[in-house]
Amino acid sequence: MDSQQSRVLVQLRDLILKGEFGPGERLAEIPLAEKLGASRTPVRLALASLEHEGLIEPSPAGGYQMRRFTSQEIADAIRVRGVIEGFAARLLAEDGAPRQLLRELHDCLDEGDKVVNKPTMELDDYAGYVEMNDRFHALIIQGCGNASVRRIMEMLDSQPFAAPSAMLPMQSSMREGQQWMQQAHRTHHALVQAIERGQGSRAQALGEEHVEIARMNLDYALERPELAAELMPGMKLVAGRGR
Amino acid sequence: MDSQQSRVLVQLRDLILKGEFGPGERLAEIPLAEKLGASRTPVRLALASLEHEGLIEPSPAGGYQMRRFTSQEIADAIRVRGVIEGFAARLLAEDGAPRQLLRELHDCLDEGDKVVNKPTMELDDYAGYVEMNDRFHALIIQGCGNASVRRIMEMLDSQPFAAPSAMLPMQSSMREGQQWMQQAHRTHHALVQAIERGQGSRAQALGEEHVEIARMNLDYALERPELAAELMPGMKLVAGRGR
DNA sequence: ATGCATTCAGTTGTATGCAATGGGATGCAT
DNA sequence: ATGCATCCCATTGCATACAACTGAATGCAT
Repeated sequence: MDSQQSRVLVQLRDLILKGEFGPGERLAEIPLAEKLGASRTPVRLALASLEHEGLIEPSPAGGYQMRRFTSQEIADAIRVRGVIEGFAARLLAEDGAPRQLLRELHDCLDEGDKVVNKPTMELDDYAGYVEMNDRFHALIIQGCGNASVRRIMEMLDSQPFAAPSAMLPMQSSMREGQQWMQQAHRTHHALVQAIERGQGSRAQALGEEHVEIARMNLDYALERPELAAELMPGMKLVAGRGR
Repeated sequence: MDSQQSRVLVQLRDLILKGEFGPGERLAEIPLAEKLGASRTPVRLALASLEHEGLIEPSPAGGYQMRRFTSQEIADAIRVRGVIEGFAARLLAEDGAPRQLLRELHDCLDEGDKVVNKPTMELDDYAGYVEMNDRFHALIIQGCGNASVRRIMEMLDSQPFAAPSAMLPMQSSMREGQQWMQQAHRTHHALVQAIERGQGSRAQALGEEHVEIARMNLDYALERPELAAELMPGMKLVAGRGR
């Protein structure tokens, strides 16, 4: 079932996140349709989807244009993600997590331990950590069993640079990068421990605290626009010091 | 700017929330287009929007069908709303709320006092309280200045029966209805007080506790399906004891 | 020279035609 | 009678044609 709609949607989202279009740029249907090899109809549907995701906004003259993101918006999204992840962790702590889930969380912890404790990290190590990090957070969100939590997190993940590992590329270029990663991973350990011990309030607080690392990375990226643009092309959509 | 798209979208959403379609019922484009006096194209767009809102779901055979909501999902959504509203209130308490906002919140409180203290409540009083209640919650959400909080709340409000006053109609039929309303309104007072005093943690807790009233009303509605169906037609979309 | 009006081009919004896919019904065979 | 296969119809998905609208550019008049 690889319809034109889904194909166009995926490709368009990729183009946007790669920074193909400048902020405020108009997204006309016909050029996009030609570029993507489809007719206007599926492109239209895809644009409507992207509007719901919050990547583009309706142009006053009709049609759509690229959004401009402010650093404040991203920081807001990161903070809310902390609240929701904290809530999910709290639910798991209070209601008790299934054994299977705990096993998988511990697998993530072990995997992370191996990476973090390495004396020198290669590119593959970073990639592995990013994959594990995403899996870890997904386990908690999916595992808490609250459908609204899942939906909200999908929404936040589609916001650029607010996803759990969106800011990790920056760390790879930081001298202190590995230290931040160790700090983040220690929080992972504490979070799982809080869930196992039924410490709901602690789990909530750890969830909120954990995302502060992402916020710091965001600030770091904003202070080094040229480096950020290289590692994360879509970064140019973010206005330096907005709001 | 009253395009066919927006008109069809609004009308369709109304029809759904009024319980026009049974759960699982297929929503075919052509009958809908005829019923709403438009062509298939705007109907298609509207259906895609409604899928994003979570009111309908893709049918395995292509196209869309009505979703079936479980009581668990609604309870989940209500609980998350409490978390988000609590967070918004906490932000206001910690960052300090503008004077203008506090004034408007107090206006809501005064208006609510008048209604709640009446010896006997008329239908108009309920309508007035519902309007004030929505305004009160909107003030906090809009006022906290976090864009993601706003977007998430829009999403939750579009979920049927999870909106701030979605369950109030039930109270009008309850012997203890007015008492619940008084309880809710006392929480409003406490919330504003916490914001004014900068008591972030208390504001957060009050926000989460406040929605428990909605959860109880939901349980009350589920125990009296015939009454609920009369007051809130869309209630038939909710499966009694699901998950 | 400047301002206003008119026209033209390009784009969106809407409708409809056409093809492909899926499901249901019917008929045949066992 | 029941099960399986085939055929047909309905519906979606896609493309394109057409109309309405917006914005800009040019020309004319003051």
